[in-house]
Amino acid sequence: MSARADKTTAAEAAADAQIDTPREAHQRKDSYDPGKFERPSVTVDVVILTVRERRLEVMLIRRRHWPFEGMWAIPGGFIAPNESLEDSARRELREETSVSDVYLEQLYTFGDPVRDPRTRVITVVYYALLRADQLHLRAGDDAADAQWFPAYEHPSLAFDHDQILDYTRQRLRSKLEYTTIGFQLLAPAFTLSELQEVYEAILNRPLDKRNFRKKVLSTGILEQIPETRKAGQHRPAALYRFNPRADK
Amino acid sequence: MSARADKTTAAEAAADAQIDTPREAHQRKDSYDPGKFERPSVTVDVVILTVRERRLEVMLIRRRHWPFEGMWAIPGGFIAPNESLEDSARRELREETSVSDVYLEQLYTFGDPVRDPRTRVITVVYYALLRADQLHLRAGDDAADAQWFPAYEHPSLAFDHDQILDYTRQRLRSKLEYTTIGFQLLAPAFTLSELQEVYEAILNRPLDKRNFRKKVLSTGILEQIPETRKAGQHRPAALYRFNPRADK
DNA sequence: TGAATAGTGTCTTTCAGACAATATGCC
DNA sequence: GGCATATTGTCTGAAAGACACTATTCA
Repeated sequence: MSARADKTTAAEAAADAQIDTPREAHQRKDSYDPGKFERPSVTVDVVILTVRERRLEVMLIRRRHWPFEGMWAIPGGFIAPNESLEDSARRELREETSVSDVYLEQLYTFGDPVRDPRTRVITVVYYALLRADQLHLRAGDDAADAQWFPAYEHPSLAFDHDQILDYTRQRLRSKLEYTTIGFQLLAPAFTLSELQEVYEAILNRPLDKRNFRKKVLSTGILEQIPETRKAGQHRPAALYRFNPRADK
Repeated sequence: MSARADKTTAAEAAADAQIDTPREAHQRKDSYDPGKFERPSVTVDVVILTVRERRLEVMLIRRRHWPFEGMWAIPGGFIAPNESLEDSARRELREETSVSDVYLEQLYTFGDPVRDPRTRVITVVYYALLRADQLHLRAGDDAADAQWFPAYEHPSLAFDHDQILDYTRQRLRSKLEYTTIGFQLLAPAFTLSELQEVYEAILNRPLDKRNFRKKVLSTGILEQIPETRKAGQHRPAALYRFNPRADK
């Protein structure tokens, strides 16, 4: 058999591994043995992030069973048969936080054969950015199982979740520089100082106030609104809103 | 049951869907019904790219069966039980091209429930960059089933593969700007004109020769080697090699 | 009037991009 | 000498980064 003879596409091979239907039985290729390919378990994990008190924070779940019992982990769950990967992530997020109107992006798929000591599990990881005004929904919860942790200073996590969180932070930092992703972490109206705090929390370093303002204002994606924010015994700050239709 | 009560991690849920082992049976959670979660098929597709004759080209496979019979598609296949996603992609690549020493990167995971009309197939897509000096291996093959096409001008593809290829081109263009990914498409020794051709092929637009040279030479990642490349009746070009240990 | 944060401008350096003439080897 | 590609530098505008003082509100 030449190497050419078993050329195929993944989709073609996939169908071969299915139980035959009358329609497909006659054209199943013999070069694939369905039994040879066990289907792995597939899950969707969601790294849920927010910025609170000038810190990037991540929501973690405490594991109650072997393996890694008692350790903290990134929440996740199965993909339902008829939902897309993103729908699945959105559902998982809703189950954890009761919110659904959030920024959500696929991060990476982790599939090391021994990443889970029990069985082969491939996980498609998403990350979600919760706005400051979406946080009260779960505040005061009996936070025994789920808890916010500083994303740059958290307990060692179960499975390969340390690696996953590290990768999430990297992606977020890099996207911050060339997208408007930072606005996803703020309420619709915000001050420039609040925006700067979000950037500093994600980048994990201080930024120069003048340079920061110069830069974001020069992009033209911010619109000042009439109201101001009064907070404490000092000058109130101007409020801005994100203007998504500012094609630069 | 409170929302908190069914908090879990994907890994935890995954194990619940397995057939019980004596060890795990006693701690299986009842909140998950293994039968509820059919395991999807998972494949790995590999977008195999190269630059030939100043053009970015992609290797495609002609489908021989329903659905999309006769259409061209991105090669792919199943994940073997004990190989990682990347190993699987590397194996697929070797089956198609007989080469294994290539740049390979995970692109994205596509999992729309109806992307394959037959059954639920989730595909983890990688892309591979073949160097010019790795191409002869399959040249002259009886190219009935596999064939190189211009990546910016190709036939309409099966499944969601047009979308996958489009996304690959985007990723490649963007990575070209902030990584050394371009060098992966050239033989160990190359001229600056050849390097520029790779960049132009990927970006699909001409670049200014002086600015291009100024820029790549200023990074310090190129080392000139003594030999020159003679090609035709004109001045021979200096040869360079990529110096990966040039920390900038 | 003191406390606390809001708000503002200049200078320097670096980088990107537009732009065209000379150099060299081979036939 | 003619051909074909290799090789080279200047100018300009934009953007990034270093750096410190004044403005405003409220208690």
